Amino acid sequence: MPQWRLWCKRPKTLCEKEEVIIGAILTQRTNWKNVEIAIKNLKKARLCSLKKIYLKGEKNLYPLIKPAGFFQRKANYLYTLSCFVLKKYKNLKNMKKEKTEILRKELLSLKGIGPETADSILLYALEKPIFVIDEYTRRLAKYYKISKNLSYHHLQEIFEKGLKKSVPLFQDFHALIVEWGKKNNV
DNA sequence: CACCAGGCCCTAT
DNA sequence: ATAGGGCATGGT
Repeated sequence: MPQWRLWCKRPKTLCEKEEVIIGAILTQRTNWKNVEIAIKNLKKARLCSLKKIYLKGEKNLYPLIKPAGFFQRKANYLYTLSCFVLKKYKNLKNMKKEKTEILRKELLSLKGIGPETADSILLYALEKPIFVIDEYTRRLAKYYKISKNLSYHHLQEIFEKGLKKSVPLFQDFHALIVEWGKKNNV
């Protein structure tokens, strides 16, 4: 599964959205190539879904997601998140109905989910108009001297205020920033 | 062989 | 409040 499927194209089906969630955690401080291998393993084992992860337990993820690095932690993070989603909301469809601010707080309270991961999930899987700040966004801001203050919240405000509040726009914009960063090796 | 990759948690000041 | 170490693998 090439990278563009996760970050450059808008995930449509619930299945694709769950894959985005899993990918968002697996890619923490890790090369995307390694995440691709891990997701391929998960798919082959029919475990690329929150429900399956919940049913199977975290230890079973170890050998599958090993290529993505930090595998014990990430397995735990995936399991924690799966538990939360299933117990509180049953599925993504229900979860989407909840208010954005509440979802963000809930996600941030989970182990292994910080601002970037939370916002990726909100924007790509739950289709909430939240702008994702990541390493590439930060590099862009530095390169074009958009702001001296590179803190997460500050950058997020700049982008959200400067753009029309639109989910597909935020999705594509962020994806393009990543592409720009990779292409120019900034 | 050394260094890097789209974080986040925990602990010590 | 904020700095620094730890987590682990595959690619170059």
